[in-house]
This record gives sequence, structure tokens and C-alpha cells, in this order.
Amino acid sequence: MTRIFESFASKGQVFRSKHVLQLSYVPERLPHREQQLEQLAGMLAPALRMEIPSNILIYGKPGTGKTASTIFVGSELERIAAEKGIRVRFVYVNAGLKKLTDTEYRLYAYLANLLGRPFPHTGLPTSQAYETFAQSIDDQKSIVILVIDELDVLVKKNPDVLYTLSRMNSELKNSKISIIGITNNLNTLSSVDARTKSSLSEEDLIFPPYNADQIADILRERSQEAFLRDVLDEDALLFVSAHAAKAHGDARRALELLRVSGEMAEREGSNKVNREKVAKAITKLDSDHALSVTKTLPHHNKLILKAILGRCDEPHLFTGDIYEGYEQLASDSGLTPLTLRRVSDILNEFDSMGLISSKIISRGRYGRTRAVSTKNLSSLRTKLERLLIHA
DNA sequence: CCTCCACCGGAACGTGAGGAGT
DNA sequence: ACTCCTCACGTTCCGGTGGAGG
Repeated sequence: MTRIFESFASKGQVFRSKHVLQLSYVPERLPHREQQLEQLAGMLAPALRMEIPSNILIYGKPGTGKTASTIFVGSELERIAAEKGIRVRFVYVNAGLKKLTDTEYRLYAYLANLLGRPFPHTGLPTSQAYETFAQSIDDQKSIVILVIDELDVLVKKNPDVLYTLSRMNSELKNSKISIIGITNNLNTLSSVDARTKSSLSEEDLIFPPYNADQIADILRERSQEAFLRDVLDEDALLFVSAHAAKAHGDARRALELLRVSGEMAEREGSNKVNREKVAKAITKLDSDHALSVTKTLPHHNKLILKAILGRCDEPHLFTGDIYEGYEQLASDSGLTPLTLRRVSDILNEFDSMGLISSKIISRGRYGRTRAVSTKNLSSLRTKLERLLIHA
């Protein structure tokens, strides 16, 4: 035992401070986001003259620095305002937190609680939740800048939230509110009424994906702090960057990849992170994700996945085939199968979870359907099947 | 060019869980 | 005990559709 710990302590020296690679870490510098930072600061600056800043909508793919940039600018603003004795309050919520902030009611209740007005997380009408939330904002006696991250989650369920929020200022006595919405894609807001939309996005800010060079810069900056000297070689870093750039310029994934690569090296008692470690980390990350997602799947979803795996050596898998297989599995275990309609939605969910990748194709005479590719799954097929065996 | 397949995906509705308030 | 609230998860119904084959 002692030997294990000792060898661990002496051999695998990899990290200097690992938390720099963690998702929650907000860096002091955000390379290649200078323009966005400046624009955002400019948009919020009126708050320092006691004027209400415009409402802002921020667009950008995951891992493009939206959240980090916004929090950075927001906390700077709050700090400077405090120095000048101006009451500015910066409030951040992620609307994507399941069971906590992901509906209109829950968002209001959560914020009211956060701002010091206790409110039950369920049971009462939404209108009351809104009232309490509005009061909690008014309590601040400040210019409140409310950031709603992952706004799309909220809007998909109920577009009216935005209408309510956009009209809020007329009901506030002592405070003023300005809203920053952050969203992954422009489409989700298409369901929103045009006037509400324009009042909510008086200003727009777009975060383009990083390219490989930019990701490399980010990684270089962070890895200097995160890793000990000479642990990470440049080749590995470039490899990570290239991989992340290919996958939609997601810097978050790149950082995660770097962290996992380092952890693998650490565990192997090595103090080098090279290209091979990264390659290993990529497969590990993918399979870990698929496995953990699968484990928590509801019963019927597991059966559907099982049906997919059972036929995944066929060149083309269509919804109908999958449904057929699933129906069989369900009735074998004495369950009434879900409808095709529902299964279709579940397949969509699988897609967005990254378990499968599918697209709608037309086979002309033979109808229009979803073609499912199981490429992501085939490598972990046996692992998954073992997991699903008693489903 | 038209048809018609095999689904897609929106909408409305039902049910039961989880939880107020009275 | 009873009413009222939201919400996840399903079902039912149905209009819509890209393109191979006639």
C-alpha cells in the first residue's frame, strides 16, 4: 500500500494546478475574445451612469467562451460600480439545470431564493412565483443585470417567459433590470413573437467557433499553469487543438481532453503527455460518456438501444427496423411497447446525446425516414450489450 | 411530371407524481 | 381531506414531404 502511494507521489508528477483545466474555472485572460469582451463591456457601460443597459442576446456554439466572457465582464462591471458607489447587481443563472431552473416557474423560484426571498420549488401558481421574483429584484434597489444562460431550454418549453421578462421594467419601483440571454443556436428563438424578440435583443453579440490555431493558443496559456514544466509536448497540444477544431471549435472539450490526458499519464506513472495519451483519452472520453448515459436510461429507452445494437451490422438502419426489433424485445419481457411516435422522439434524444448519429433521408418510392448510423456505438458494442443484458 | 411510401414532427390531450395552501 | 398548482412522459390524430419509379 505504502509503495503504491509513494510511487504515485514520486513518479507521476504531471499537474501543477489541475483546477485551471476545470469547467468552472474563469481565466483572467480570454485569448481571441478581445473583440467580444470589448463590445460587451461597451454595451453594459451605461450602467455606470445609472442608465439601463440594452437587453443583449449572445449567440455561439458550445465552448466558444460565451459564459466565461459574460461572467468576466459582469464581475468587472460589478467591481468598478462598487468602487464608484453605484448600485449594480450582476446575476447569473443557467436555465439548463434540470429540475432547478429549466422551466418558467423554476427559474422565478430559483432567482427569488437566490436574491433572498424564499419561495417553494413547486406547488404554487407560476404567477405567484413571478410576483415574488419581481419583488426580489426590486429589493436590490439596483440596476440588475440578469444573465440567462442556455435560454433556449426555457424558450423551447414556453416562449412567453421572454415576453414577461421583456416587460418587467414597467413593474419595478426601485430597481431596473436588463437581460442578457445566452443561446447555442439562433433557431430556438424563431418561435418567439417578433416584437418580444426585438425588445430582447436590442443588441446582439456573436461568438464564432475557435479555429485550431486559436484553440492551441488557449491551451498553451492554460497548460502553462495547469501542467508542470515539460510534461505536455507541443505535438500533443496541436493534436488536441486539431481534434477540438474539427468538433465544432469547442474549447471546453479541448480543455477536458487535456485534463483527461494528463490524468491518464498520471495514473500510468508517466510524466509525459504525448499524442498517444491524447488519442487514448479521446476514446476513453467517448466511451465513458456513452456508458454513463446508457446506465441512467429509462427502461424502454434501453430496450430501444438494445434493438439498435442487435442490428448494427446491417448497413442501413431505419426507424422502422429499429421499431420492429424493439417491439419484439418489449413483448418478450411482457411490456406493451411504446408507440412509433414516441420511439421516434427517443431516437432524436439519442442523437442529441451523441449516442447515435442520424439524419432524415428519403428513399423515394420506399418512403422518408431516419437513417441511423451506429459508427459511434460499434466500438463499445460489447460493453454496452453487457450493460443492457438484463434490460 | 406525378404518385405514393414510410415515416417525420406539430398539437392537443391524458395521467400520475410531487407539492403547496386551507 | 380536498382543491389547486406544475410538469414529465405518453398517446392520438394528422398534415407534410423528398425522391425512386412508373
